Amino acid sequence: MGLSKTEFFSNQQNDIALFAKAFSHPARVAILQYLFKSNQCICGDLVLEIGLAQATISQHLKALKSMGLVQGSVEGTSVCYCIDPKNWIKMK
Amino acid sequence: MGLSKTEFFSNQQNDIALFAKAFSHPARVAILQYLFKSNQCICGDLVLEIGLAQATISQHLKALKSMGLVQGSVEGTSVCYCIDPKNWIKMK
DNA sequence: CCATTTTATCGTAATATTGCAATGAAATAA
DNA sequence: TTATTTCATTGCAATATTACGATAAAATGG
Repeated sequence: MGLSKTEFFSNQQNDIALFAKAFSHPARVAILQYLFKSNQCICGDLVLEIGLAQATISQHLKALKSMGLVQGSVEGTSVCYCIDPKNWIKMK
Repeated sequence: MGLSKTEFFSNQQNDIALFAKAFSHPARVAILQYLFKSNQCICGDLVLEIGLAQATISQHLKALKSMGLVQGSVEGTSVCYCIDPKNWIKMK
């Protein structure tokens, strides 16, 4: 079905699974590593660094943002992304 | 496409992503937690514990086995599963 | 205003994942 | 041998993910 039966599991188990999903694609791993290394960057940097299409990077950023792992702020015509610290504490 | 472009990423990034994929479904989290808690168990125990169909549990066990996270040994008509220690060391 | 730059979103195609019923395989019990 | 138990595998159906071209949106520069 492609649909996880989340009701069979505890909140903790579902949370762990969601967190792991953030890291389950190498592009998202690369984005997070780059953000940790450079502290912050704009979307276009990631497109150059990683080599996937701009739409694809934007999609991965959206996923990371919706999980609360990164945050973005508009700076003129570009968007400055950085690690969102609050959910990283929850993760250990 | 549904296909990760692994050639764009380092081996480390791809390895992290593969590892995270093991934990990216609550059923696999539950299986691993149960195995850590009980040290070992047979497949039927997991079916009762988790509540998904036997075919589904067997499928998740196969995935965990192919990643080297669990191992199974035939004991009569049942199969005894336990954590495979060797790949857990690599994970930190 | 118009062009440019930068990012987000939409639409679509290809592939992967999840789940289960049905069935197969292998050992044991009768 | 035949029936039973236990698990794996097969064959689907439904949904999710990944990727990208095209285009929209929003700010800036001229």
